[in-house]
Amino acid sequence: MRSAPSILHLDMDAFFASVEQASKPSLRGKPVVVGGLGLRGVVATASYEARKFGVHSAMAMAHARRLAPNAAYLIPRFELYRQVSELVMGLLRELSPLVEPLSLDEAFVDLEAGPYGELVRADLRGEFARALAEDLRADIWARTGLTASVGLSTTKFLAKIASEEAKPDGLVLIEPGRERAVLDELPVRALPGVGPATAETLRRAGLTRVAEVAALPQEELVRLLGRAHGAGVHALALGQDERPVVADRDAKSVSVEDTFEVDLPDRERVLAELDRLAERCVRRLRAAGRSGRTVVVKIRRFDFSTLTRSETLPAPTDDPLVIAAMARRLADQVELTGGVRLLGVGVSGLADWTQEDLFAQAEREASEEGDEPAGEAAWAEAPGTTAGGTAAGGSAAGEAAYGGPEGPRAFHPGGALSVSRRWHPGQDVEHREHGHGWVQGSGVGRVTVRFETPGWVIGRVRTFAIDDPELTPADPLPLPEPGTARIPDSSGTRTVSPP
DNA sequence: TCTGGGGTCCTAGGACCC
DNA sequence: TCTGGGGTCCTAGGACCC
Repeated sequence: MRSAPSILHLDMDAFFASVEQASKPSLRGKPVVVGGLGLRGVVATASYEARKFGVHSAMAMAHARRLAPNAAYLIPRFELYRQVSELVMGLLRELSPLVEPLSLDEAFVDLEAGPYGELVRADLRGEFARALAEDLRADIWARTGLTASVGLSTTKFLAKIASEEAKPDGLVLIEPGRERAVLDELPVRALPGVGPATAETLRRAGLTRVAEVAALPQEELVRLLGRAHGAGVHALALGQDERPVVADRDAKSVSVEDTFEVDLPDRERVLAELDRLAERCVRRLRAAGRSGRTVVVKIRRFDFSTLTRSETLPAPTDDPLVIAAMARRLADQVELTGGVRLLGVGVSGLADWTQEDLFAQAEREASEEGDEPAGEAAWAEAPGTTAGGTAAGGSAAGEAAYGGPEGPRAFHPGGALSVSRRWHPGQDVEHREHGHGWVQGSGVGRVTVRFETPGWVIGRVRTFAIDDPELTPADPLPLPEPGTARIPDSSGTRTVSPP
């Protein structure tokens, strides 16, 4: 274990909800819930104001609405979250090249690998690291208007515990030597890898605190939880965590899935949706410049029973026709009576090339050597083809209903969309006369828009006919830089220059 | 209250090979 | 003669994380 608290864990506070509040001034200080707005939606993030009502992540949206009927309910705008995330990750990379993002709003940083490495390593009490972290939080605020919580310690696990402790808008440093004392107080659920099932197993064995787990011999935990899990949990309970911070982890799989507003009633619908999903999956696969050997189909039935079927090819593919055909074949082995709630298509066993690359390469080799292009493999077909007409049509309809490739999905049982536009709460719009705004709500042929832009000026509300030609969907506006004014309760801004 | 979407890692059994 | 042991790959499922 390292001797200085040089691992930093950053966690943005209520990230999606905070971004919405920063870009929709009328929502500042008010309960905001971001997530799927359909019948089967769940909460992605609740603002701290909404959490006071008991709303939290992963809760059914219907439940949240009962708890906090007056909150603002918004669809997620992942494109914007990704932009803000990139900006924040960029600030982290100024501290060290070793930045390991865990999600859009969370990352580990190894400060010893950065320009301040020597200073941080020599600073056993972590005063220098603390100053770096406070500057970081000030920078994030200055560049985005968002608050972040930071944990500092000697291991990943403890840095994460520290940032949890720091929330919201704080900084906690667990000093070397204090690790065990902090850990012993915690419930077992605080250990990464201990979820509901493991916690229940431990509880039945009479273990509810980390200290109790740490006091057990390792063999006992292995007996309870299995080899890898038992050994891992035991080590973490003792504060032993040698996991390095790893930047640029390669993705191991790519998948897409949809839960339908109404269960798919028959095989025809299921197969048509699989074509769409396969196409979306391939788009993502190709965007990442990858291909894969194993195709996985996921099916959740009406009763929530979930199963997967997979098949592995002799060589990787990124051909939508091949992947869609495999998905259909795999789904055909499954009993679907009663309806299908969710479908997913995924690809794993990823390789680092795309069909285009390979094709181009084969062509090049052929022209150089005067050979025939290689054509023996299943994937060596002409690229650029798409799945059949049904699939293309289904996809277009799906995205229109969506308001974007990542938005919540509105399923229309008949397959036909209403002629009028569908407006989603939170969505960006542009009006010819009133400028940029966002949809507050819509219904009975009307749509209500608040015309305001990121910042602090609360805008006015206007209502239009749902198909008003002056009103069009728009792209999100970037968050403004509030300037260098510091968070009110901060310990003060310090300037730190590289040695 | 009725349960999203995108991932990761582990286990266990069977096939297959040496 | 009913008898091996290990390694790797594939498939299915489950727990967990954000």
